[in-house]
Amino acid sequence: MKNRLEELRKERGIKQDELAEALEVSRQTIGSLENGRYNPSIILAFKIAEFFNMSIEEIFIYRENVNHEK
Amino acid sequence: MKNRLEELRKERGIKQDELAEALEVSRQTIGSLENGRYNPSIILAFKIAEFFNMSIEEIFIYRENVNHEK
DNA sequence: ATCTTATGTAAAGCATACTTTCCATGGCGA
DNA sequence: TCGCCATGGAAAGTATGCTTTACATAAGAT
Repeated sequence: MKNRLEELRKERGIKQDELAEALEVSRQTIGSLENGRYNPSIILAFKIAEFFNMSIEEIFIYRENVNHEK
Repeated sequence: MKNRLEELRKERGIKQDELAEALEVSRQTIGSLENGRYNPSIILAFKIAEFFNMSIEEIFIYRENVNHEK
């Protein structure tokens, strides 16, 4: 599963450290998610979505959408 | 975290067994989710949402809890 | 060149998700 | 009653998420 964590974090101009603190996880957890070492729990996914004010589906890409109709 | 699994499954008139097979998990996993013994992984949450043709947010109800719900 | 800051990553340990196996209970049809 | 059938749930084992600790590296500033 892919995610847009690094992209979204950098858009906000914040450090892994700061995001980690906001989400109440360790910096290593953020790094691991950004680099795809593992997937978040659903609880953490909800926290991340809440932080970025987006839906889980907008941040975590379960399946590439091969269908490119508008 | 609460979820609408049992409700949605019964709406469709299917058994735990059948849902489990469709999602490629065990019947006990479905039962455990319906009865709140644990939360799904984000992968399973995506599979469930896909099965019911809904968003994760429509099926799983997350609310920030003062007591740091896990 | 040295120092600092942001990030990458690994190891060990604990918590949670999920499995298989097993048994219990309530509803229902014959 | 009797025998299924759908569900609940425990127990033990494996896989994965997350923590703390620790060290490495690259880039930028002084």
